[in-house]
Amino acid sequence: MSPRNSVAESHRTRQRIVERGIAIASADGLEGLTLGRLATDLDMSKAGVLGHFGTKEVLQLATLEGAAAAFSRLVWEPVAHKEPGLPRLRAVFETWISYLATERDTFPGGCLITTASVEFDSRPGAVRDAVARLLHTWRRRLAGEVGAAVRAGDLPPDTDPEQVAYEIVGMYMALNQELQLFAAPSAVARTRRAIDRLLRSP
Amino acid sequence: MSPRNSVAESHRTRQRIVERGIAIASADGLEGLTLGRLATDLDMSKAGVLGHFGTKEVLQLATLEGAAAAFSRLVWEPVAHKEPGLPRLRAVFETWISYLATERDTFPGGCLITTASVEFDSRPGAVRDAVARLLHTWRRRLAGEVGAAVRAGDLPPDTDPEQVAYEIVGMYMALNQELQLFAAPSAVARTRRAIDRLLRSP
DNA sequence: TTAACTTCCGACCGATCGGTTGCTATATTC
DNA sequence: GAATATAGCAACCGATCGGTCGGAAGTTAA
Repeated sequence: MSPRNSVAESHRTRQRIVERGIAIASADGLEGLTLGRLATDLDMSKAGVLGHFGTKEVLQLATLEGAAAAFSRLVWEPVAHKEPGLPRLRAVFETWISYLATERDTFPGGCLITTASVEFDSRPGAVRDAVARLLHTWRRRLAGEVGAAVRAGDLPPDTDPEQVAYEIVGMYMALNQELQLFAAPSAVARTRRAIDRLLRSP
Repeated sequence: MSPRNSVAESHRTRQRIVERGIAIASADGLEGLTLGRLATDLDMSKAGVLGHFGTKEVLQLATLEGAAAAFSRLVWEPVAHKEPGLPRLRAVFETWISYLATERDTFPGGCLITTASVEFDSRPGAVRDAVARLLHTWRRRLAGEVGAAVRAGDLPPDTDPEQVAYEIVGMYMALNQELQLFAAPSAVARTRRAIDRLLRSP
């Protein structure tokens, strides 16, 4: 028999579950994330996996939260030191591209939040609410950065930050699709061109 | 016992299955489209449903094909009489918006092709291939229309039709998400603004 | 040292999954 | 009218789903 983990190490096990869960859900969705598969991958029993969360919905929420933390860490934290406004905006465009184009180990099936948003947009419940809240938060942060760029005089004063943020999100959804479905690296250049044009005449 | 359908009426039953399948898959995905639910909804046995297709994958492909036919009928057919180029392009933008914003009976969960593209972008197989082929075809048609607009002098001669088509698709993915996840009708106006800007300085 | 607590497992539950089989009822063909 | 072909059903299959339960192994606190 393998020795049980101590109370102090329990959170490590939970972390391993969430980590693996993100990878699975990235490819197969939060519904395709099953206890059986998770247990097999981690050499655990289903009951051992579920014990950390109680229900599958809580597991889904924890997985989503983990993905959100990864997005924050990979996309926003590296640009935190940049000057607010256009400089930080231009930097976040690049970290965001890297997040989608090169983080294939963490997200083998592309951005989990995007996948989850499509999967749950017609399924009322806690997961759907969490996805909507995440997307809303990041859109506001994006719009806030655009607003700072306007106030700094780097974008025309009549720019609508919400509109620009909306269009940016659309461009990154297109990029995610292009990379996942067509594995077309040219989409990165297309995204840069689209963003440039958007900032040139917003 | 209910009377069996004749050979001549068999295709009607198949049509009913596909129609209901589109509605289910629009909300719950092509994997959430199960034989049991389909049978219950249509007051049939599972075997009776499956008999028309043989395997679930064939059913998924037929459902996808049905959704593609609906897209073609609702978005492209109404603008077939328009002059190629910018006039037809502007018309298709509106039929496309209507398709996403008002066809809630046919697609209660939003555009099925978009849903399927996210669901299957990491699942190799016939369904994934079919989705990719559909998206590729429509992107080419879109780019072809942009090219016609360029040749007619309605868009600058240095316009890259593929780039414009890529960005348009991104805008409609954003619209689909906004309508499904946030039920925000203001997204329609945002989409029009984005498209206008895109055509003004492509 | 003991009592309480935690992690995790193995076995099991009812429900549902995609799919198979044998059959009946009807329609079509000869 | 007999023979054939087809649509659809009821019953069933093994596999898997999320989840429950009792206990074993080990940690922590008294």
